Amino acid sequence: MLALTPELCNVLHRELAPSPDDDPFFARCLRQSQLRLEVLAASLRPPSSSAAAAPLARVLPPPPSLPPQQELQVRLPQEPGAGGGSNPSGSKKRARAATEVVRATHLSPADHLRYRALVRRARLTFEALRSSYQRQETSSGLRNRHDLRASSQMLSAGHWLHREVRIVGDIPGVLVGDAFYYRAEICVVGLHTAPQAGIGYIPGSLLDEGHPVATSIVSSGGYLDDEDTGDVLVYTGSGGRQRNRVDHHADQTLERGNLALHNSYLYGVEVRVIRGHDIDQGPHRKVYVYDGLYRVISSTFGPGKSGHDVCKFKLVRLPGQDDLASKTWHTAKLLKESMDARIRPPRYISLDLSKGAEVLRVPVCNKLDDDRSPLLFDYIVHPEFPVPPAHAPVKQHRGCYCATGCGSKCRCERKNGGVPVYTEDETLVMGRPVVYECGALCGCPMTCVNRVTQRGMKHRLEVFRSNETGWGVRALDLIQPGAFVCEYTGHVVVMDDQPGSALMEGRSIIDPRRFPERWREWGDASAVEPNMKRRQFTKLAGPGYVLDVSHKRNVACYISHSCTPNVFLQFVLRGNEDESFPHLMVFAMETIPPMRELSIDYGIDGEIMELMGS
DNA sequence: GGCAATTCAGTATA
DNA sequence: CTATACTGAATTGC
Repeated sequence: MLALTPELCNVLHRELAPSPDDDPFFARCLRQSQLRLEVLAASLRPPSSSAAAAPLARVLPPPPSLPPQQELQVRLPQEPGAGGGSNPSGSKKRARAATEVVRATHLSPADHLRYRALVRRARLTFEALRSSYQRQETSSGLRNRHDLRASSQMLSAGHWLHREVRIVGDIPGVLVGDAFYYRAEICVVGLHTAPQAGIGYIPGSLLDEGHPVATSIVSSGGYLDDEDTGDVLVYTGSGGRQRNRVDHHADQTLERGNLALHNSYLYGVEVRVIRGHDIDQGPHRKVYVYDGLYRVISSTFGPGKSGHDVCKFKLVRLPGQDDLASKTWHTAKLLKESMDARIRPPRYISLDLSKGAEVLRVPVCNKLDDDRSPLLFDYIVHPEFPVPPAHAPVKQHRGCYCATGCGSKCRCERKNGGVPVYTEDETLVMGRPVVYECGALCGCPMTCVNRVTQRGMKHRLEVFRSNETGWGVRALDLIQPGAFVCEYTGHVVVMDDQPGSALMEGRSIIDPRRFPERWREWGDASAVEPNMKRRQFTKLAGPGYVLDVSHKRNVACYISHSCTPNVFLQFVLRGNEDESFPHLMVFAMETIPPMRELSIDYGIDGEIMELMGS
């Protein structure tokens, strides 16, 4: 007989975590690393014989290793030994733009993961700052540029990535398909350098050849002569146009960015392409997606549609990269449409794993093999927590009395330390030991801001078979950071039920207490913004249960493990629910593009244990 | 080093 | 709701 000790509760089923090293990013980074070499080889062949051999670039050094703890930490600007003088928050002097030109090749998979962690942390910081600035009341009349405030703050605190080098080609840690809501955020991770300008380039003064060379462009379709079929992009140069206007009023010239892009053509230098798309959800109506490396195959100058002269550059996507976002997003859209029409796409083994129980259908896709195992489980939408025994003292009414929405005066809000838990667009403001939502006894309606997770899933997910992770979950919708994703459910096993009657050999157990406190990473910008004191929350006594997912489970059980996760677990209590039985709620901690796999930190690094028959 | 010029943003207002 | 006004920030290159 087995006692239900925490160690034993850490047991995870094989299919949930195929191996301790398993990390979706890991496998993919490996693949990308090989591609990068091919890409580099291709880019070293200049198309025109007159041009010099391919220029520039040393090799990017391996990334600094991150401290293991999860807390956000101030990363001081890279200062080699002495000099420089440390740059504590207030100093106005900023590090100069870098003078060293570098390509990121020959990075080991471990390097890729470390860079991914850096990028992830920079984006978490940006989002924390941005969202807190957005919530701050804007002083009268002034436009609230929370995005710019966040990025400048990070720049002066030394938190922009890759400030010490100019990178040609891929930015390590940024994956093809990564989505951003603001131009400022793109600058923070080093994908692009200009806050507004479309062409990012290295000035000629930094290169031996003496000519400026473009390394990145942002294409938002702002010019008349743009043409875009995905793999082939005709990009119009800068100038001759009023800001925010489409029509030209003057001729363009072959200077600055235009000249640099022309040189990229001559030298055969690869260019990062970021596309801007109009969308109807999210913090503002726009999203930018990194679409990978392109190469300029022609550069022309002459009259455009307006009659004025324009520079036109034809770019072709380099082969062997991950699928183009526009393509991926389109397949996601088709899938959703076909789902709505109840037509089962090929190789889908179910249109709805939950059989109607979930607010949104959860399709299951297996394009790899004959495994149909997800269909064998009972789907359970909500965990069944034990009802308190009848002889327990009758709890007094602990809900709030808000008739409409719950604001600052709401007693549930006060339980949360007086800080609102969710924003108006239903994203989590800050991770905490436990979130108190309004509950059954509260006077507020279901539409209350403080009932976000009770309204169920808002973003479509699908369960899919993959080479890297066995079964996994991916998003079909674009999910914005902080958004509620789904609940983690299974059969509730009360810990008091010792000794072991409930636990039998071979059970798959999820122990809520074993998840690392990744919520600490969400919404905390105290490392960069000293005014934002790190909040001290009262700790929740550990949950008094584990989930047995051997027979009953839901989508969440198929989420893969990663040490650079894009979703995290947040405990949630509603009204006066028993504190030993918090709900396990999954929230997004990144901007998750459609068809991107979800990953969560199960806290199993290198110490997975299996419960075998005795 | 200082400073003007540049820019496929983003927000608020009519 | 779309057009327009206007502030904005980092870089480049003089």
